[in-house]
Amino acid sequence: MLSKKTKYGIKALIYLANSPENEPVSILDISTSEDISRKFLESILLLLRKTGFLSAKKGKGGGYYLRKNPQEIPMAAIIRILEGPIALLPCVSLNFYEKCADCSNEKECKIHNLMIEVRDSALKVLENRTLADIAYK
Amino acid sequence: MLSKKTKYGIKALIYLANSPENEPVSILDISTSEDISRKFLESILLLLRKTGFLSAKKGKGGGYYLRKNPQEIPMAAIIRILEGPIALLPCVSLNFYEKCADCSNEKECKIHNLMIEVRDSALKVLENRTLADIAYK
DNA sequence: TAATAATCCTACTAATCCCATAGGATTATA
DNA sequence: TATAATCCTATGGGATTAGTAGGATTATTA
Repeated sequence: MLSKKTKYGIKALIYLANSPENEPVSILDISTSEDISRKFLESILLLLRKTGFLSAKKGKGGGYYLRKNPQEIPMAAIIRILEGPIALLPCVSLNFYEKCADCSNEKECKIHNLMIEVRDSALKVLENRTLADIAYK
Repeated sequence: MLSKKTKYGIKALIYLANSPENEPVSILDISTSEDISRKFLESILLLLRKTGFLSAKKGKGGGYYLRKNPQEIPMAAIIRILEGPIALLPCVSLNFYEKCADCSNEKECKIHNLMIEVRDSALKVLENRTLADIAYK
């Protein structure tokens, strides 16, 4: 299940996608509009900035704005940053791969192969939907 | 990501599927063969028994055995019991549904609709693969 | 019938993660 | 210079995860 962090992050990104381009939006604005704890949202936006999704402008009139067009941001990329792996097991994760300690032969492992199928079917959706697809009404 | 509980549970079920039918297998047997903490496995098998996947026989020569044929057990059912919802949000879960507090119109919610797609694509795999598919070599 | 081998059941613990908050430092604007 | 914003680090409570402990119960068999 997605954490609140992820859900809040997505809602904030939708909010920014629906704001006038290149006009910074303050944390307070987003947190009151979307009813999200201000300080918690702050840490989320900080993360989204450090990972290249957002830029920030400090000082009066400052705030956050999208660095790229919403059409260029796949939902899979957002979820990976906020939530972590999309795969159900580390051994089938494309971006957070880890070998299973208890598995000597990955290619023969039936659980492994099943989880690859699940991952691919989920990715097929999440890689092909962008922020623009879910942001605009 | 799947918890160890889920992974251990699946491995135990595979082990039982590959054991001679109707011959009980002891916790100790499974835990040593699969290198799983005996006491932790005990609680997992207890859960699988209470939810109808396994039957148990007490006393000497006793142990656990599958209640149904592996072909009749979809992986989705196993994961739901051990892990919980397959969906990424409670508001799109078929078996663990919960309304989102922050969402007034589910049908119009774009996040909701995206997550339905993800859920359905994962279920398409997990409902159609049975324990038999992953147990036999 | 007594020893033994197994599950059953409840409670407990340590570690980690999630959600949120606090408070000051820094920076830009008017 | 006052103000409004982000930046950054630290902290705390609660929930979840993974595992442990120990005795109660039940069935077999010698």
